[in-house]
Amino acid sequence: MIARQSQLFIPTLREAPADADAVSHKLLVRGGYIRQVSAGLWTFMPIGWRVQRKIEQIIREEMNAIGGQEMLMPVLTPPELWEATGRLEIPEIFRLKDRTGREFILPLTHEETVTFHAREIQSYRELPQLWYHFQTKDRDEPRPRGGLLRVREFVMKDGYSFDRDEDGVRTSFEANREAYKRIFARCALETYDVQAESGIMGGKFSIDFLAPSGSGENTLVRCENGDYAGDLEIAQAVPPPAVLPDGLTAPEKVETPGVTTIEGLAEFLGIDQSATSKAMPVVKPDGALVLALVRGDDRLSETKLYDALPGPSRPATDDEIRVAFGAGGGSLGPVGFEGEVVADEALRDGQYVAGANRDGWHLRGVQAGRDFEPRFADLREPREGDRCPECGGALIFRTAIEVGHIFNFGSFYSKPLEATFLDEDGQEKALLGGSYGIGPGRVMAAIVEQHNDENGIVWPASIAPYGVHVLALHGGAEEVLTKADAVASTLSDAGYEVLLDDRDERPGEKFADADLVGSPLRVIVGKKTLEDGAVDVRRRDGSAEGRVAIEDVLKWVTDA
RNA sequence: CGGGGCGUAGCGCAGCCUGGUUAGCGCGUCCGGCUGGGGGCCGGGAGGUCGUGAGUUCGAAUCUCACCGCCCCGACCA
Repeated sequence: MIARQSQLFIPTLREAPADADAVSHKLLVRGGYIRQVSAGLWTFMPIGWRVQRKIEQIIREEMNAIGGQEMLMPVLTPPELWEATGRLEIPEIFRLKDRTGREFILPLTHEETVTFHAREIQSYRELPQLWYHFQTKDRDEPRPRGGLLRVREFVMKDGYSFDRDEDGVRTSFEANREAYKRIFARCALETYDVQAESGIMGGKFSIDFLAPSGSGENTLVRCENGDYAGDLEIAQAVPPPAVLPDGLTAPEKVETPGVTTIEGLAEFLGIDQSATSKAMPVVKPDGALVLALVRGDDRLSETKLYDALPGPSRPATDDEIRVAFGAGGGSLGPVGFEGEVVADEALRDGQYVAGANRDGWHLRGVQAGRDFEPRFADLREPREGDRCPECGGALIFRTAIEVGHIFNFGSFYSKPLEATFLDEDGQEKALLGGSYGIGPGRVMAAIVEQHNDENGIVWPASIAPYGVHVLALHGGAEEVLTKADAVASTLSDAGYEVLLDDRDERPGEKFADADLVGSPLRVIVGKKTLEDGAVDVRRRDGSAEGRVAIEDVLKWVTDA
């Protein structure tokens, strides 16, 4: 089958929509791949859907290859399942009612539903299981953005494994991890699998797949030598050494009138910011006030603080600070504070300037372990200039898109939903689960972010909507169109997906549209070369360009 | 939810500050013609509740208020 462009709907645009920012957003819209219906709601136009289906097919093949069984679970979900796991209160859940007033939710993902089905697993003899589906997810995102990067409704491939023990879980998890690597490799997507935070998934352990990109919501921290990679939120990194003045035998009060910022403090005392400490009082859910302490030139990572406490906390109010410290923000410090102090590892050794818990005063020479007893934890957010924790090499920071996330969630869902099995020893045990998600739409956006030039998308062959784009520069000449048709037929018969631009348009427009659509291979049939019985051919990425005899086109395409 | 920006023809924009006949431009689109290897040219045409509502005014795209929508930053976030 030849796809004749004169009959297809590929609404390309000369200009990008004014409100587009991300490259993938601009190019997918300009290329006629997607259209916005409302904030975070997108239609995949015909060629966009072709691309999505190709990505899905690659995922499907790799999931099947590790024993995945495709199924389909409904979107509309009874809230009872989510009530049981305690996830019903998540604000991103869309809720609705039927005509009788019965409530339903649109699930963010399908752990509850799949675990509901896993209750039919009776025996260890049935384990392990790996199930997956491609299904619509709806999320009441507070802020959709960046075209396909963050949307309110999207199709996700979510897979779920069930195992009898930790060994099995590890095996399933690693099988999926390797499958994901193969999937992204086949999509020509550069990704890094990094340890991630589990968030609301209740998981014990999770891995993010981050694709470096011009726009994205994550920051990938990667060692120049390839020894380490992590998401900025939880990445470990070695800060540059602090520039410390000479030590003191005991803390020494120094008056610092009106100084309430680290910059101001360092300047006032004539020291480096790294020689100061920054105190952030937070309140835990139980009401306890904890002082988090990082080096003055560092930023506190909220994710790491969450892990260290552990649990959610909020910044203390001015009143709470006044009561606990007897001083206001800007003059706070660990010395003399009665509550718990959690200090960043960077403060383990050396003496730092800290707030004196008296407005307008600080302490010089404050030393952990001597002047106060903190609990140490990694609290700092990595920054440019840090070194790799493995090899000491330079760290590279890049914005990235999270294209996949895999979790080991243990019995988080199976316990409340009572999904158990009878083990070999006759004991009833909770199933151990993992979940594995990929958003094909995000993958599409990430591929475009990584494969484009100033003229449009440069699709990898594996997911291009059409592998070969034949341009008929006929200018109304019937014989050129006939030849182009014959070339397209030859390729099509050989198994290639061919898009034939048989429209009555000028050459410039056809070239521009072909660049936007981005098929990896292009064959140009025009009067100019036809006189010599030849056509021009070129790869979209510019790596090859030339002229071949018309009977050699199939050979060129096959070799390219 | 906080901060900022925008809303005028299918797309991209001007006009608004300083209110005044039929609201403009480019592209696209339709008809005719010339063209035909990187968005070509000539001629003719169609297409707009100026986001919505209220108000000020003799008169509102333009000034005021409210609301809605969209984008960006933050909060948030499998």
